[in-house]
Amino acid sequence: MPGHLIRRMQQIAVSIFADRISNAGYDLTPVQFACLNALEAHPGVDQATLAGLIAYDRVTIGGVVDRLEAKGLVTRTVNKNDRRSRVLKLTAAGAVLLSDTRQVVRQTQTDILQGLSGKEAATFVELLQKAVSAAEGESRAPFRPREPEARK
Amino acid sequence: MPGHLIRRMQQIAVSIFADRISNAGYDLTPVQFACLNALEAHPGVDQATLAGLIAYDRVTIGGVVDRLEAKGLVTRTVNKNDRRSRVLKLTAAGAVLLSDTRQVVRQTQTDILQGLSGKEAATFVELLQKAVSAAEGESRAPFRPREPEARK
DNA sequence: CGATAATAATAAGTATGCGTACTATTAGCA
DNA sequence: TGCTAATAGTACGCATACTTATTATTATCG
Repeated sequence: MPGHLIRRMQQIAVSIFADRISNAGYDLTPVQFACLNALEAHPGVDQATLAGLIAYDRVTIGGVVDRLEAKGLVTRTVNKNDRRSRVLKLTAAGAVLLSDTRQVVRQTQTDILQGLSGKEAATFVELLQKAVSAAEGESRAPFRPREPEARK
Repeated sequence: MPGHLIRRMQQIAVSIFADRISNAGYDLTPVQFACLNALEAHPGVDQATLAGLIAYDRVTIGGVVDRLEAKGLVTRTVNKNDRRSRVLKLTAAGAVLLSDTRQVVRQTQTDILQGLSGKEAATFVELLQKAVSAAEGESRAPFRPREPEARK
């Protein structure tokens, strides 16, 4: 049952992430890391764009950003050109934390597939990418490369 | 980033499951289906054993069983040999629902990997199984084939 | 036998993840 | 220009997942 195995894999991946981050003395969840990482590459985006960049639901990211802001890792300021949106930026502390944890997270990615050889892992990731791309549309929170499609 | 892709895959799988079940006119979540399915194969187990059979946390399954009981799909009676534990059994309605939804769920498993050929899907599931088995111990809710290990 | 350890279940709390609904604001069109 | 559609964000609710703590019950050890 692929569905069951995928859930187990995700469960294990989250568990490994939490373990490694905690052992390294940090307090950060996978989605929080993903947000910091995306904000470094795309500083100044709003919440909806950030959500699209990492393929999460808009509302979920609203809550995540709440917590990142409370931890002082991100600033949220009203966009003066469009007062509906908030401009998100990493704080200095956020940038430092991202830099410090990046290596830990990289190791995590390896540990997740510890049971596979290098070649098997490559094949696995390739098939995973293919399957995800094909079923992309079935997700309610699809990946949106950058802008949420400019209106013409 | 394997971790990211695994999360996306899980996100898509849950979305497809919810869509197909809903379209078929049923109201059942993946974990609820897994519980019913496990109880059919292992009638009379307690909550902790059930949790181990489908690799979920014991507390989580407590809540899931609450809802299954409220829907009249499962009965929960105190075990007279050990009054701490509850004996779980499918009701007639639970057995019927399981039977009715099984085909839908089977289709769901196919749809999840719609982007892969039959051979690719087989390879994917094989590698997935291998990776999960290897990292099994890293999970906080490992799979427990049957009894939670008899004390000697 | 009595104290203690272990186990099953529940309770309360945190963080996702997503749906629906509502407000504020902006954009687009007649 | 004024009405309407679309978008950003928030509020609220349900269902996971998992942690820590507490209670009830059973098993085990001295």
